[in-house]
Amino acid sequence: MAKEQVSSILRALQILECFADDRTEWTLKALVNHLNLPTTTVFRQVSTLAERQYLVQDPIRKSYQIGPRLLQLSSAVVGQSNLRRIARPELERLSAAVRETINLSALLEHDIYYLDKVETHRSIVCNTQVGTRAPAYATSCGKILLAYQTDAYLESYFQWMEKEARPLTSRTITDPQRLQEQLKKARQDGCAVDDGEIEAGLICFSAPIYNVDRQVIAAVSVSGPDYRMKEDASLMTSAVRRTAENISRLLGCRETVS
Amino acid sequence: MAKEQVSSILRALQILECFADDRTEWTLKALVNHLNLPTTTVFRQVSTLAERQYLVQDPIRKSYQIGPRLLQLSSAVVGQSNLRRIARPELERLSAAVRETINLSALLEHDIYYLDKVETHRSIVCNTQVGTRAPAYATSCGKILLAYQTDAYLESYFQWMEKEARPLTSRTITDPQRLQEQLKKARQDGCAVDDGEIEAGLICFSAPIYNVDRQVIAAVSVSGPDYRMKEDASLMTSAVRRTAENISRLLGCRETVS
DNA sequence: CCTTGTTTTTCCGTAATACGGAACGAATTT
DNA sequence: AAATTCGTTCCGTATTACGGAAAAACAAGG
Repeated sequence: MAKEQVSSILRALQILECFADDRTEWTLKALVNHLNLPTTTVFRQVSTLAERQYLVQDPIRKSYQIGPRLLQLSSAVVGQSNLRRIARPELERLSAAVRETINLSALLEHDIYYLDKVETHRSIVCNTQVGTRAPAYATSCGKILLAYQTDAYLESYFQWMEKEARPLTSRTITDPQRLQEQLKKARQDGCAVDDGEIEAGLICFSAPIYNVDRQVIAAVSVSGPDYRMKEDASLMTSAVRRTAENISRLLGCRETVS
Repeated sequence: MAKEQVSSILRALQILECFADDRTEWTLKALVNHLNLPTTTVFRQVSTLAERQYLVQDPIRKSYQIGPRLLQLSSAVVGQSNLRRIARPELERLSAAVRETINLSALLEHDIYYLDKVETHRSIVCNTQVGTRAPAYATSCGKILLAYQTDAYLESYFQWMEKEARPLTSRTITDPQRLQEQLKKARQDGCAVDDGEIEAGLICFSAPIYNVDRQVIAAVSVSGPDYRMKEDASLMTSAVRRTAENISRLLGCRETVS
C-alpha cells in the first residue's frame, strides 16, 4: 500500500497541507523548520508548486501563500461529489423543518470534515465552515461515523486518542472507554448526541448515511443551542434520522434499519 | 525558471488539474489517453494522490474523483488573500448601488478566474462560479487585465489567441488586431466593456484594481442584461470605476488616475 | 562602509528513486 | 472458453531528485 508511490509528491502535498491550517503565510525557513527537511529540497518543491500557481510568492517579503490554482480545484469539489449533490435538497428540507443548522460530514483520518452546511436565519451559534475539520470524538457526526467503523480502525483510533485527545469544553470526552460506551449506544439508537462537548451550550444530533454497499460513508447533523434542542430532542432525532435514511435510499441503499 | 523544479510533482499537478475542468470523473485509462503518458507512471501518481485523499477512488468502478483534502485546502483559500477580504465590502456596496451581479477576477495564464462574486435577487443571467475560469478575450475583466500587461506578455498572448481563440457568441472577438484596439481604448478609459461577447445579451463593465506597486492585479466587473445595462451605461461605468479605485486605495495604491 | 549574520537561491556529484516496458491479474465481452 | 480491455505489480535501468556546499541577496550593527 505504501509501495508504488512517489515520495516527492507526498512531500509536496505535505507542504501544501501546511497552508491548510490556520497559518496562511510561510517563509521558506519556517517550512524547513516545521518539516525538518533540507532547505534545498523544500525550496525546490515550493518553487515547483509556485510555478503552477498552487502557491504564490510575495516578491518582496519572499513568503509564500496559497495560490489561485487551488481555488480553481476547490470549486470543482463543490459541484462534484454525488453525495453532496444528492444530499443537498434533503438537507434543505430538514433545515426548513427544524429551523436549526444542518451539517453534512465525513471522516478523514482522525477528524471529521464538513462537506456541506445549511444555515437558518435564526441560527446564532455554530462557526463551522465547509472544508474545515473538527475532532471526531467531540462531535455527534464524529461519534456516529466512528460507531460504524471496523474494530481494527477503532483500535488505532483509541490509541491515537490516548495521546492526542484534548478537552474542548468541560464536557468533552477524552477517555476512550467512555467514548466506546457512547459508540455502542449510538449504534443501537442509530443516532449520536453531542451535548456541549465541542462548544458549551451547543447540542447536536447526528444520523448515519449508508451507500449502496451498506457502508456508512457520511453523517447528517442538527446543531442548536441547548435550550431549544433539549425541548425538541425526540422530534430532532427522528427528523435527522429520517433525513439520513432518505439520503441513504437516494444513494441506492435498500434498507437502513435492520 | 524551468530549472530547479521537480518534474514528477509537475506531472502530479497536471493530473490534479484534469479534475478541475468539467470532467469530474476519470478512469486511469482516460487519464493515460488524455495526458499521453505511460500507464504505469500515471497509475503511480494517481495512487499517490489517492493515498493522501486528494483523489478518491470508487472501489467498484475504479474511477477517480476529487477528494476531501482539496476541500480542506480550498477553504483555506477563501479566508485568505488580502485582496478578497479587503475587496468584499466594496463589492457589496457596489452591488447594492447598481443591483447587478458583481465579479472580482484576476488573470491566470490565458484565462481570468473568478475570485469572488456578489449576486442580487434580480440577477437572472450570469452562471459564473467562484474559482471557475473564462477566456480573457471574451470578458470585460479579461480585457481590462490584458490592457495593463507588458508588451512581452501580450505578444505571447496574441500568438496563443491566433491558435486557440474561439467565438462563444456571434460578437466574440477572436482577432488579435481588433482586441488590441479595444485594449488601447480600455487603457484610455480605465474601463473595459463586454457587449454580448461571452453570452448573448449579457453586458459587462470592468475597471482595474492596482496594488501598492501600481500594478494591475485584479478587476471588478458589473454584469447584467443589455436592456438594463445599456440604459445606465455611464452610471455603471463610473460606479465600477469608483469601486475599483476604492479597493486600490485600500490596497495601498496612492493615485490610480494619472 | 565594511563586517557579521540570515535567508534564499544556484551548483553539482552522487545515489536513490521514479520511470516505463513487460508480464500478470481481474473483469467483461463475444 | 477465448479474447479483449483495463488495472496492478515487477524489476532493471537511467534519469532525477537529493542534499551538502557555496554563492547571492538581504538585513542589521559596529
